Amino acid sequence: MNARQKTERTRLSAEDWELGALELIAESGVNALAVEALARRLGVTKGSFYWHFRNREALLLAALERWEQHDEADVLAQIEPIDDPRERLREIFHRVAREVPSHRIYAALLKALDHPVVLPLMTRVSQRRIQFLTEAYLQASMPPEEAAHRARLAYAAFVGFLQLNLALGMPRLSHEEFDAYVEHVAETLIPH
Amino acid sequence: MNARQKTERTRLSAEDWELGALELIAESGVNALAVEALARRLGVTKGSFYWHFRNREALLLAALERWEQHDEADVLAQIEPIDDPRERLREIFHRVAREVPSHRIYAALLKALDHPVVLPLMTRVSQRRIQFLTEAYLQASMPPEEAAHRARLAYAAFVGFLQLNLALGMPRLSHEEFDAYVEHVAETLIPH
DNA sequence: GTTCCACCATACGCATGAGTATGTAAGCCC
DNA sequence: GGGCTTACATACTCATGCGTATGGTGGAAC
Repeated sequence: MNARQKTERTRLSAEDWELGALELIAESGVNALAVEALARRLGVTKGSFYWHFRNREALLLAALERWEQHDEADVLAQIEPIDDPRERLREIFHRVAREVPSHRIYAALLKALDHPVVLPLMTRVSQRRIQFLTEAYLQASMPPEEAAHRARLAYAAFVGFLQLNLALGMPRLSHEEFDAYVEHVAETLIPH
Repeated sequence: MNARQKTERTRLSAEDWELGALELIAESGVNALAVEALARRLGVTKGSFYWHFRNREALLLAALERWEQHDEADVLAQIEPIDDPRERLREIFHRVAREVPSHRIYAALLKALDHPVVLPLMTRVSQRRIQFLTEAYLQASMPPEEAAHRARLAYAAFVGFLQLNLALGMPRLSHEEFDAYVEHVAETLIPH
């Protein structure tokens, strides 16, 4: 009946808790990840949780590592096969714009950078992504120094875009305006 | 003796509390703004606070409105007198880069956009700033639609820059590299 | 020099959320 | 079909942080 209350009345595994945690984080941020609240969502009580995990932080760590290895790694993997670097960059921009919901977790983590578990993870992820962008610009025959700068700029624009778009409902653009905006970003940040 | 414990043993005003609140927010974020913690910083107890303010939210609101009217308004006011729009844009980018600490509060508020008091304020501020940028691009004889897009892009880059630079210690650039980066941003985002 | 009140201290109540202690029911296992 | 393990419930303790109730004090006013 209700898909969220009792999706299978089987018993839970640690993975179920991790996936539930990621859902919660995506919806309401890292702070909203509370043990009892998540237990209610999963249709059980705290007693279950403390069997699977040592404490709240252990769950957070496990959930974020799962996210880093699965979701996060996928993004780059799907774009990597594109040969032409300019085309690859265009694809990145368009994906970022189109698949905004899938970046919900990343946006939530951006707001929790002061958390000791989140910070090292985000440092890794961000460095990796900037590195990826830098190489794309290099392959588009941009001088090394300029490529590094442009990658930083593009990534900063991505991060800011997420903030303004998800948290703030900022732009409030129509479909056409939005496409035009993304096109403008590509025109501005991708060398000709 | 200790400038933080007893800066003047006079009694406090609502303004003192608001300024203290802004300091705390800049240092540790909106969540760190706790009544008793702030009272300790000011060398008094809660009893004082609840004489000046109805509750915690009232303080937050007052502090943020003070910030919006003073600090925030100053930024635009100082740049507005510059005649040449291209020069004005360059000055904006350089100020943002140089005066990073003064944007600490803005960065902290970005991480608290889910808070009902913060959201409307940040919506106002962001819209105002994007508007300001848009007009600068228009005066630099950029077509209206393109100007709006470029303003959004520049502002997103600013927001992302703050996140990556303050929270994450991201770039970790030397002085020279940093200047070169800012120069690259100006070259890329300001029309010739 | 007493009065008054703005400002503050002290001591509560109360809700929330983490973590613990302990009991219990439903499989396998042979 | 007793026994062990896995998974969960129940019922607490404890810390934190907001808000309240009430009493105290120093300095301006007269």
